[in-house]
This record gives sequence, structure tokens and C-alpha cells, in this order.
Amino acid sequence: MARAGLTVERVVVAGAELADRVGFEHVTVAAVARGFGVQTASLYSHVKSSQDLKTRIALYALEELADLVADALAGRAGRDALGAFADAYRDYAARHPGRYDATRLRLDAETAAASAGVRHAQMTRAILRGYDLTEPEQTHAVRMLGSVFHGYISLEAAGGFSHTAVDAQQSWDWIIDSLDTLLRHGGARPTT
Amino acid sequence: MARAGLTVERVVVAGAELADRVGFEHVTVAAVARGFGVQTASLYSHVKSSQDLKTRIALYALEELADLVADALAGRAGRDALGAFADAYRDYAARHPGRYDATRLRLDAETAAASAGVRHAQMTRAILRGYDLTEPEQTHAVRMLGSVFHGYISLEAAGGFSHTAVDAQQSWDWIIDSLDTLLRHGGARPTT
DNA sequence: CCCATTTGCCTAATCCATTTAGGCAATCCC
DNA sequence: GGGATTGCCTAAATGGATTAGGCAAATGGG
Repeated sequence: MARAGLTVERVVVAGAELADRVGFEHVTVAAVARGFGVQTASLYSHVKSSQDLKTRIALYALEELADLVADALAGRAGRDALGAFADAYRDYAARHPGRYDATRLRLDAETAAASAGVRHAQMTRAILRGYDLTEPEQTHAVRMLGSVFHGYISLEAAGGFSHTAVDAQQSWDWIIDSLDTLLRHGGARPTT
Repeated sequence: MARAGLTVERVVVAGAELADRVGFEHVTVAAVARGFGVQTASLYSHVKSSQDLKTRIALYALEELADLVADALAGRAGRDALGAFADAYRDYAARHPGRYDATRLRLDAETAAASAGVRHAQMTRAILRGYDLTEPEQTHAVRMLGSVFHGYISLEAAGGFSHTAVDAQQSWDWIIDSLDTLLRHGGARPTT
């Protein structure tokens, strides 16, 4: 019988697409196999386990997202860069909710260190270079930006902002403006 | 044979404790049943489904957390209240990771509206009353605080901050100080 | 162009979680 | 104490995860 021509890549991409359609948590080896019209067991020649499949989807999404963010950032600085950076994340989450969820999969230390997650951290730091922060503060700021963007996106995805009349886009813009203002003033600096 | 004396409450509490031990995503009707030494099917007299069990655990945790936050907030205002609020969330997540995860379960609109989630939103607004924000901004600020705290806690739980030397507690304090400064200045206000 | 090697996909089987149906016995309450 | 209730059980169907082992299709060297 004809072969489906599976490869690790095709399996992972199919998994990512499935995630966007049905949610990352519903991605299963069996479901991906159905998509290819092959037996579930057949996928085990390409991925080691269900966990392995999910990890590969996460790494794929992390890479893809890092590329998009890098593009968005090209040639920008300051508030402009901050906004482009934030929007790239939010757009990706809106366009590929399953993949975005995948990027939040908990990876073990060495997998994480070898992943595109490192590029994400570097890009965040690159943006902060446009502000005037000394070292311990820069790390704090990296964490704050990561927290705000990730938190906002996941609360928005969970429907947390749909019960109030205020537009989610307006809040997003306001938050980015606020962060910009904050960073230009050096962060926590106690008010005199 | 002796009965285990199950009730919905005992099942839910056992589920919450299990979540803290093995992670919310590994909470299963079968695992909870094992904990009681009864057959899996027996739990179905108390909860409708696996989903129902998880939802009940989420509502329970949301309630418990709201109580803790309310206590922490009592008699405080300003930066003091903001810090106590933030710490209450972070402490709960550290002490009860499984339950904290449960609070992030996606609830349908009516379940959410009847949940303690409403109290959480009210308490956030109560803190912001200590700052001087007009209405559209107050909603933006509610969203920002929710995003930062939730984002920070979940990134920290995912091990995202363990690769850098800078202490997570220091970043947390710096972030709270920064938010306080920002709010006292009215948020996004463009710098002159 | 054919045979050997590789390898892609299959069948079969096991294990475990979810869920429903139906039954017996412990408990409650009058 | 006896009837009604209900807690927990057995049985069984469904479906995902995973392993072992086999056949056939693709590939490439002679």
C-alpha cells in the first residue's frame, strides 16, 4: 500500500496545525495519525512519545515566533521597537493560538537552553538597550516585559477581558505606552 | 463493605491536594478514586465528569485564594496594599502550585460570573482606588496588574527565571515598585 | 535491471483513563 | 425493624499511548 511519506517535520507541522485548530492540549498522537490517514502506531517511528511530539511542536513554534519577532524588530528602536515586539507576540497568539500555547510548554533545562527561547530573551534585551538601565535592573525589566506580554495574551485568550466594555486593543496600547514611560524613567525609581 | 464516606467536597479537596502533588493536568478521576481506595466509577455519583471535577477544583481554589487575598489586603492601602496583594498571589502559587494552575482553567461565561473570580476583580479595583485613575484607565490598569502578576507567576513556575543569577524575589520587588510609581503618575501619560 | 538493505507503515496486543448501566448492601429515618 | 435512599460495586464499551514484530515499498550497488 502507498506510503504517506511521513517525516518528523511533516508530523510536527501537522501537529502544530492541529493545535491551532483544536487546541494544543488536544493534540494527540492518534489525532495526528488520523490526519495522515495512517495507524497511530506508525507515528512512533518518527516521534518517541506523545510528550516528544508536544516538545517538538513547542520548539517549532518557538523558532517560528522568534523569526517573526526578529522581522518585526528590524530597524526599530525605543517605543517603536517595544510596540512592534509586543504586537508580534500578540498577533502570533491570535493567529496561531495552539502554537502559542505550545511555546509555553515546560521544557527541561537543556532543551530550553538549546531552543529558540534563548533568542527571545536576547531580543528582549536588545529592546531594553534602547532605554537606560543598569544591569540588575535590566534583568528585572526583561522579566517584567515577559510577564506583562505573556500574562496579557493568556488572560485575553482565556476570555478574561470580554466581560468589560473597554476594548482590549486600547488596554494593550495603554499598557505599552505605560511600560515605555516607565522604562524611560528608569523603572522603580522612588518618587521624590 | 465499609463505605469511604465520599462527598463532593471531600472529592474536590482530595483533587486539589492531588493537584498540588502531581500537577493539575495530571488530576484524573481515576487517580482521585485511588486516593480514596474506591473504584473509579464510584466517583461518578459525586462529579459528572472529569471536566466537572476540574471545574470544581478551580472554583474551590479561586474561592480559597480570594479569601487569602482579602485577608492580606485588610487595613492596607497604596504601595502597601499593592505589595500585599501581589505577594498573596505569589505565595499561594508557591504553596499550592496545582491549585494555582486550577485557577487558570477556562470557565464558561456563566460559571465565571458566579465564581470568586468576580471578587478577584473587585479587589484589584479596590487597590486602584488608592491611585488616581479615571475610568478607562482604571480598566487598563486592572488588566495590566492581572497580566503582570499572572505572567510573572506562571513564568516563574515554568522555571523561566532560574537561568539567570538575579534573584526572582528582587525582580518581583522591583516590578511592584515600578508599578506603584507608574500608577502614582497616572499610567501612560506621555512624557513632556 | 535485479537483489539486498533499509525503512515506512501495518497488525496485534497491553495498559490505562473515561464514562454509562445496573445491582447489592449499608445507612437513615420513621 | 423495615422501607427508602444512596454509596459503592461489577461489567462493559470507547479511545488514547505504547511496544513488538512483520511485510512491502523504496533505494542503491553491482
